Amino acid sequence: MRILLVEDEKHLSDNIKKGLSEAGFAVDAAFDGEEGLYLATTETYDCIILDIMLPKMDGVKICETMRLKGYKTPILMLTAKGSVEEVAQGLDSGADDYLTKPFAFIELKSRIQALLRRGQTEASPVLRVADLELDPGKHTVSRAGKGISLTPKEFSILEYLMRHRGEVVTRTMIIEHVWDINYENMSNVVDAFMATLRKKVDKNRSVKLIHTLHGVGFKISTKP
Amino acid sequence: MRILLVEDEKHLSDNIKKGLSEAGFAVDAAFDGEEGLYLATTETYDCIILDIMLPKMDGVKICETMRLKGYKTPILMLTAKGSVEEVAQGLDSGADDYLTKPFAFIELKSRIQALLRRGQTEASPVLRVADLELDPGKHTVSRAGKGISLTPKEFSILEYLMRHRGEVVTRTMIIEHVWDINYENMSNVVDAFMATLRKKVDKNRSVKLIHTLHGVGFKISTKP
DNA sequence: AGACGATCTTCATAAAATCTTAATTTACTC
DNA sequence: GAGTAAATTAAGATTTTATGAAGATCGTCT
Repeated sequence: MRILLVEDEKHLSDNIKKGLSEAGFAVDAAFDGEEGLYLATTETYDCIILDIMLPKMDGVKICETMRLKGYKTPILMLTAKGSVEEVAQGLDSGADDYLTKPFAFIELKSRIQALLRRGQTEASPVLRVADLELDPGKHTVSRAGKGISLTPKEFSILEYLMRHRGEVVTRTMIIEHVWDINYENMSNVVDAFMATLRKKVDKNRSVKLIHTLHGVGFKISTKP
Repeated sequence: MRILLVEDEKHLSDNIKKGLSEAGFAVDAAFDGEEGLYLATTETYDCIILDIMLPKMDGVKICETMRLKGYKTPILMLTAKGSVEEVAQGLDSGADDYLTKPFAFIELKSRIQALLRRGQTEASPVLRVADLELDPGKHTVSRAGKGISLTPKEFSILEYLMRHRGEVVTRTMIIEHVWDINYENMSNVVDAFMATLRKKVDKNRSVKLIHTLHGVGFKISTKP
């Protein structure tokens, strides 16, 4: 098993590398974002550990770029303590798991093993809310076992909602995620898509999953 | 939480204001430097967002003036991309952080939250008074584990009260934090909202949490 | 290139929820 | 008990959201 570690704090990097090597992994270390991305895309790894705060290019950017290019390698992000934003950004950019610093080494090891295991059995984690399932890998959605066909934007919005299940998601968050940063939004695109999503996901169902929080945004969950 | 935004590009300003409002902030917008400085020194804000390039008076000048007069309000500067000069000048003049355009809104939001957090006593993510809980992130409130649904204004007021738990909060303080400057209030809005808040939070409970201090204001705590 | 179909975006309007005001009742202070 | 201050309500004003349909855009295929 080969692992890439992208971490700029020399001391921490050395420690992790030592520990993982002892556990039988082959570890490559990169010390800045550019080097990390270069290695990640030119070599083959079974898992990548990415610090978020990095010189030259941050971890989120690396992760996004890789997913954009189609790399499915499991990615574990290291985030600063207490930064909910970082965690959200990280998972959003396509990371499979995260760990907040500081952490116990054994914790890191077990997360990595979980990721590697997951990679073997099921290619990608399926998102689930009640009887609604979304498989990011296969790009399929189903409710109560029956397939639902969604357009790309619809899929992307639903995926985003499901990755934040139970939490409020504002229109701006959705816009920034599904469209690009420079999209000048003064319209009601999001609302229009919510309407079509509802039609496909919730219509004729006794239990509604998509809820509006007036004045705030939307939320997907079993309870309003 | 009240924020002043000084930005002359109408479109960008509107977008930022919209996003921050969604996130529960009260936002005042100024469109040139003089207006910005005037508001910054006559009103009270929890954070100020300053564009550097502005008509009449640039952001650096505003920042310098404020620090000279002793204002400690956290300031976030917006600079043009790649202008190292601007960044240096900005931080030099007393700004607390900067962001280069263009930026993702989530980035701006997280910077602001970081600044606000820094100022306070490391705000815990969930606010709690007795069995009443408010989660600013998830935008949820519950008492004794049972969810309570609040409108945006109700939520804002309750959050403000809870951030000052045990302290007296006057009507003026509430008005200034929850509404923005264009609100000319001589009515009893606050009282009206306190009534609905009480109905949702305290009704049918043996322990009341919202208390009136006659002639002064309100307070949230277990003891009157 | 042109035509078709699918998807995305905007617009208009109806419906719902929230906010504000004002009038009335109740409580507090001296 | 008089005079304020606060609580409570209900109705009207305003804002926000839902939704269907028309127009624009994109990609694919011939």
